[in-house]
Amino acid sequence: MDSGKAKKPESGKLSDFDGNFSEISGTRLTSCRRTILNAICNYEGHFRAEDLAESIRRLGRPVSLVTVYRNLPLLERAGVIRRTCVTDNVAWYERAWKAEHHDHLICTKCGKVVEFEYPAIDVLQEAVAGEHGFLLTGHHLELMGVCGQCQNRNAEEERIEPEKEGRRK
Amino acid sequence: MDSGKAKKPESGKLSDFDGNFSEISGTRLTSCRRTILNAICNYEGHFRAEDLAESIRRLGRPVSLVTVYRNLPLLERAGVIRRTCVTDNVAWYERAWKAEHHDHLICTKCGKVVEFEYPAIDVLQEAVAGEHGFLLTGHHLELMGVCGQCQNRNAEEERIEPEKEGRRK
DNA sequence: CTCCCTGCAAAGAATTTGCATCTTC
DNA sequence: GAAGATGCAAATTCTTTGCAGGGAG
Repeated sequence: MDSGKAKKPESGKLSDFDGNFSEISGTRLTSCRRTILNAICNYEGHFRAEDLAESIRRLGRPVSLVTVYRNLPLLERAGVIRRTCVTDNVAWYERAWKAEHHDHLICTKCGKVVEFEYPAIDVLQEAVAGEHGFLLTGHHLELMGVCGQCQNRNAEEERIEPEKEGRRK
Repeated sequence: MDSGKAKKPESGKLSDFDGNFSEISGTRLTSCRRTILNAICNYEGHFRAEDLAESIRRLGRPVSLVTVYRNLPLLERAGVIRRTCVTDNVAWYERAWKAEHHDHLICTKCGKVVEFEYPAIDVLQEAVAGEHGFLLTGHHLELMGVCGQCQNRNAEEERIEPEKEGRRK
């Protein structure tokens, strides 16, 4: 009733989620859904509807892309997957129960990406969600900045060519 | 609405950004672009290409939606707007130089979006960036969860009768 | 005068919906 | 047996592209 199932498995085992599935009001546990669920459990990383359909195709029991599309929202509501936010125009998802969750620190100059974990931030996020009456189920955090190397390189350039640049593309 | 005279780059004044615009390699400052820029300066909150076109229409100097679409990426590269990430399939933008920066709390059930500010999180982000030698220039944070209403509604529905709920889009 | 910009129409890509048929409970 | 689920095709929605005329530098 309230949040979720007491069981919060960290593995990708299908059996852990059959239950959830049937808890979605009025839905039936069809073979298509088992297949989809199975594919999700085996999928590492983010995926789009089509990626999932493709991986299902490889499993040998093809499910229509339309059916995948129809089930993704259901699975999201069931807490099986979560929609992740990639600045793009496609719906990306990922398993909702991945054990580790790291965030990204991205250098806007050279594109370097550093992964990090910072429990304290997670705690505050819970706090914010709570303040607004939300039950937090996930988050997406990206920090943009300039890495050490690029800061140095930049400083050198400015010494050579002072004041000439306001900002560039 | 506000004719405040604070000449800070944090305000929505067009003049602050003309320069930037012309710095995009090879672009010209046409009247269409001025109009678009102007509309962006007056736009509070996030907008999609069409919202902007609509607001421009209201300004009286309509610009084709196609042109808006063609200019948004340019403006993003110029640092005038930034693409915000709302878990949806449309491209949302917001002015990049808004003084206040709020983050989003998104209900995965009904799609409701709540904006919030939480300075403490910002501080921690600075800390994380610092630990990795980064100079923080921006961030993007979205919290996904279930809002109070949906938590209640969900509980009720599961108890009584499953019915379709309003989802946006 | 040369490119770049714009608008229109049309193309694309991602996702949703109508409908007849097949399944699960 | 009935409420759901599925697949196909068609419809939508958002965004991009081709092309010819118009404008900025």
